[in-house]
Amino acid sequence: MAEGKRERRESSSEESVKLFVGQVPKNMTEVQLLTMFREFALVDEVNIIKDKTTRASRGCCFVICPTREEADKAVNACHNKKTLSGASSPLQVKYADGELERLEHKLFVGMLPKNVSEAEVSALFSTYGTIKDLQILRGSQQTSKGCAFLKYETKEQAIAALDAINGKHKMEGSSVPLVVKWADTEKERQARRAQKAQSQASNVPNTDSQHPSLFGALPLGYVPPYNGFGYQAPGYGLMQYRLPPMQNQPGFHSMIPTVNQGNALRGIAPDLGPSMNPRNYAIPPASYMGSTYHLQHPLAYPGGMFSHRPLSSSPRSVPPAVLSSNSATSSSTGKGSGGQVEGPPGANLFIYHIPQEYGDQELSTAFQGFGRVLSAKVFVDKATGVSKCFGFVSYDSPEDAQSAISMMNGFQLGGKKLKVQLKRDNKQTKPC
DNA sequence: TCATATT
Repeated sequence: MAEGKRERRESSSEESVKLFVGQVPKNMTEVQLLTMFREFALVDEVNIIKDKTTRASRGCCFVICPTREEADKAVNACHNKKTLSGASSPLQVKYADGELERLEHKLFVGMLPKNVSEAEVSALFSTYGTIKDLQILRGSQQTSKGCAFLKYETKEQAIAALDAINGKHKMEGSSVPLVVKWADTEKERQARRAQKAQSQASNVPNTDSQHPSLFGALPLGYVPPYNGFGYQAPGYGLMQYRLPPMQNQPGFHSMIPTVNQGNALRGIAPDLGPSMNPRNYAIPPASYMGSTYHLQHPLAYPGGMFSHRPLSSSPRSVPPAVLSSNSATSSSTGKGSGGQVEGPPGANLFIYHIPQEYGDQELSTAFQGFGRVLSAKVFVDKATGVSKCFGFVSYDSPEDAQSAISMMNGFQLGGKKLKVQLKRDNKQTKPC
């Protein structure tokens, strides 16, 4: 009885809006952030997003505003407008995933006959509420794609239309009922785009037999199916493949690149001569020597399985570190490729021209001959998952970083020469 | 060509 239309104080009411904020220095508190955002808009709450296990800030937060108007005030005042001390770029302030869609009451309408107009769709859907926005999707010649997006004023209206029309209402001249669903969120669309990009990438054959990029889009550990895996089937999503372990493939042993082993012994060390200092000598030989230097774990070295490259390939095409069995070193790096741990000043490298097919693990492996790799990260395009060909490697000592530079800068890996430099220092002088 | 992250 006492309920009625009292005030709603919950910060999660239908009205309230959640914003996602990036570029938040990891040492800021929720109270500090709340204070800051309240200079620009009404804010109910700030929640810092934390690592599940360490509870450390992940450098971003959610901000809850009581209304869309207040949220917009915060976005307009802060997005790309101010850089917090310690951040590398300006604050990113936007609606959290799914928030805009939730607020817009946006519906997708499918199975529209190609010849229906906006006016006809509008007439039908207006029965259930006020339409704020409506568009039929069209192709190049303005031909309808047979679907539309529309926005209602309220959620109740959208639900009413959805219930009444989806799967029930047939438009004039159509034998199938309309489909009405909530529109995909931005996140779902991104996921879809990524999927598409992936399958397209894997279906484009590249005939450059000299270069590993031929197989760059394939899963690591993938063996080109010269012996009957039906790889040619057009339209087949290669990401679905999970092949049995290489070692079990007939002919696997013949693929072990004796070529590389030869290259390693003949080429590497002498060729790096001029830039070598005594300290450098101390490290790589240990990895070359002994029986462990065979590629016992070929999966640790994606380049390895492409090395039925002709003998004519450059003697410098194999970095020293990847020749080692990584069993010893990888355990010492632990989650070396996982987190984003940074080493002390001078121990962090920026690497450019990383072969496209390299991931964190391969980068780590390629650089572990010079010291303990704290972390290795290759940057990838958010939408497509494709490598951007640059990344970071961190050691725990600046000396290791220096040897990595002298050994690996200019080193030919894949088609290009690596560029290896100290990472730019983004830290600002601390405010007192 | 220098760290974009959605409790």
